[in-house]
Amino acid sequence: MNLKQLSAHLGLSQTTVSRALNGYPEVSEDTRKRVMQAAEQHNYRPNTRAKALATGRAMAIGHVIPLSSQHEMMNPIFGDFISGAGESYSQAGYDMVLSLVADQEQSRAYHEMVAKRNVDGIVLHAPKMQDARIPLLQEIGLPFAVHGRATDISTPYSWLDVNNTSAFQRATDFLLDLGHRRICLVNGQESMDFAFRRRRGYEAALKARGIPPDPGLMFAGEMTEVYGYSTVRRTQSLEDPPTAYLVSSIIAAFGVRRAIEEAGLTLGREISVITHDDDLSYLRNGSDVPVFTATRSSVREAGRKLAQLLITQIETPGSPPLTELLEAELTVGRSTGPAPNRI
Amino acid sequence: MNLKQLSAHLGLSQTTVSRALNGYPEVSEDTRKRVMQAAEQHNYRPNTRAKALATGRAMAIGHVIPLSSQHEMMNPIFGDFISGAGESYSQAGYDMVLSLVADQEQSRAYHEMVAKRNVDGIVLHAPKMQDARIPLLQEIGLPFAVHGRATDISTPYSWLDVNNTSAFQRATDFLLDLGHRRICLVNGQESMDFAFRRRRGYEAALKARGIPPDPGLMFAGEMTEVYGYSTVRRTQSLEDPPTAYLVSSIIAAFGVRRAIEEAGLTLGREISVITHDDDLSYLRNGSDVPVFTATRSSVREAGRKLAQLLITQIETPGSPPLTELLEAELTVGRSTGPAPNRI
DNA sequence: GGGGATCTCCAAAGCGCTTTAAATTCGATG
DNA sequence: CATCGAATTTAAAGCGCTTTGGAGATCCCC
Repeated sequence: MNLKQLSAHLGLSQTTVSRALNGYPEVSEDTRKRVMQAAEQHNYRPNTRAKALATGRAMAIGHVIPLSSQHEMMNPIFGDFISGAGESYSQAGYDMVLSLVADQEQSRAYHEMVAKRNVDGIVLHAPKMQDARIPLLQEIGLPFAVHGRATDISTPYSWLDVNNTSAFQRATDFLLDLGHRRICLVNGQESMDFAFRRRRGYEAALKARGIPPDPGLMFAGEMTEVYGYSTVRRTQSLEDPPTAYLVSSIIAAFGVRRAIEEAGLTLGREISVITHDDDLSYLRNGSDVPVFTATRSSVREAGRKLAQLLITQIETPGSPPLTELLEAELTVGRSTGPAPNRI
Repeated sequence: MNLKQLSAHLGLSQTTVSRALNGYPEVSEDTRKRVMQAAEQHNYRPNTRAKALATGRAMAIGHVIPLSSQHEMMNPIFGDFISGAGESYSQAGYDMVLSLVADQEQSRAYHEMVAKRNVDGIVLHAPKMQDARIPLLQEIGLPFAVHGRATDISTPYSWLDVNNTSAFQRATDFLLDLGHRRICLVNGQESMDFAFRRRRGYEAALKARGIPPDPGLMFAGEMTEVYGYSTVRRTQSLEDPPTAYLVSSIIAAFGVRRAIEEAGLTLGREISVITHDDDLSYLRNGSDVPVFTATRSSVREAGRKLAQLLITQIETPGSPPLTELLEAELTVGRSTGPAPNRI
């Protein structure tokens, strides 16, 4: 059933039917009702492709996922982020199209997207500190929004980010308040912008108390269980081992916990742990009481909001870039406690 | 730059240019070369929407993700699956469009997709044993392929699945060969088809040796770390506790391991564990030597193949449904060993 | 009752592409 | 040299929708 058939069936012109369905005022309420009903009854939906062609709007938003950084991006948080974004999209009537693109083809991919005109905007994932994709998209002129930020880029663009710096600063402060002085940072790969910011927060908190950050206690790597485990093993054999760990991901925190328990130590007594918790639907931080003290920020919520932000941006052309900074909340669980007294 | 402009620029008709670009034979090699070059130079890409409208093919494939079962579906494996599928799509020139749909709107969503005509086919995720979506899609007539199978549906349809039954049967056999008799199944939610099949494999192996399956050793739940942990806690306090665990997901296996180690037992000595391993990019089963003995099957590979299968299906209309059954491999790690002698 | 306003509705153009049917070119052929 | 046929090229008709520019009705007012 297409518009032509529907309007023939109704004895009306395509124009009128189209207008009735799209809520234009120059159509009487009577006919609008008739049209609506007939459309409902025949399960009529305008053909997306034709509509897109006629309006110039694709009603779709693209997510470009770099394939090379699959370990950092196609990672635990992806599903939840997409799921959040998807909610916003379906509410606003947008489709979401995913493009998996090899790293060296990034530039080509964006040009292609804009030339093919099958999306109205793009969401950028996993920005690096100085991300070439941002100036590229600015130059192309396709609306876009970034999940995260790129520290080294100063021209304005739309983004939504968690305040990683303040989250990790507060977490570090929290540990310092408990008397910890040797705090180990188990960070993500520092080519990623968020990891850089987290380290900055951590260092700022230390410096504020006159404690020089110890490079021997700062680690960056892919956030796996094994990475967390082996980092604890390594650092606990130092002559002056850390009494606390600040971890960038709950998966790595699992490994941290395992190493600690394997060493016969108790979480929250001899050793404290704070992890960042993306509040993933399948990786809950405990069931009722949180297991880990954590800086929490729902990545699903971020997806929802960023999508919303991009849609606003698309639908109000000429608007200035929009930004939103989410604060992570610090939830206290059972993995932190006062620093043990060492003699 | 659109076709009209390009052909004006070349002094040719749109027809000729279109044909030259699409490889039709009725155009001289000379002009084809000229056209190709000009297109390249001006970075011309046909407008997807116009092309779709003209050809009737959307060059896009839809993935419908049920929102309600987000915990079971928007889960760890999703990112890897999508990433694999994405590779196949981009190779074949297809886009991937994701739809997050609330459970009660499933039917409406499919009807809408076919009416809006913005996808050429659909991938179905996380089938239940008797999944209403399959007959619905068959009736609608839109090509589709299922990741997994629906045990209770006998009419033929396209699917790709891991042989869950044989995988878990082999794993159980392996444990039985090691002398284990009390084997605990830590399964996923049994409304999911794969979980049902896994239990069937487990039970078949037991029965083949004359061991009646003990309902007290069979668990089904959402596959979280805590679930694995608490299942071990609970079962180890039985009067005749299991000496082995067969786990459906590596995340739950983390919890299983934690509970075992916390109890002062050693993995692979007092207690053996086999887990299913989806070979996720961010959840490696150890770095060099696998930590867990596992039935492994790459979910990324599954994505790649299922996408391929669906594309074949779409591009050869009238073809019978295609199916593919992947065998999981059993990789022996350090989590299994002979059953301890109990007196 | 004539002359605007105001409502409704419609014909047709246009979005950018493919494809059918027809026209043109050109070398070869008798 | 007229003619035929193959090789190229083109004009124009769609694909299904929106939207511009009018055209009829209808109504109100003087």
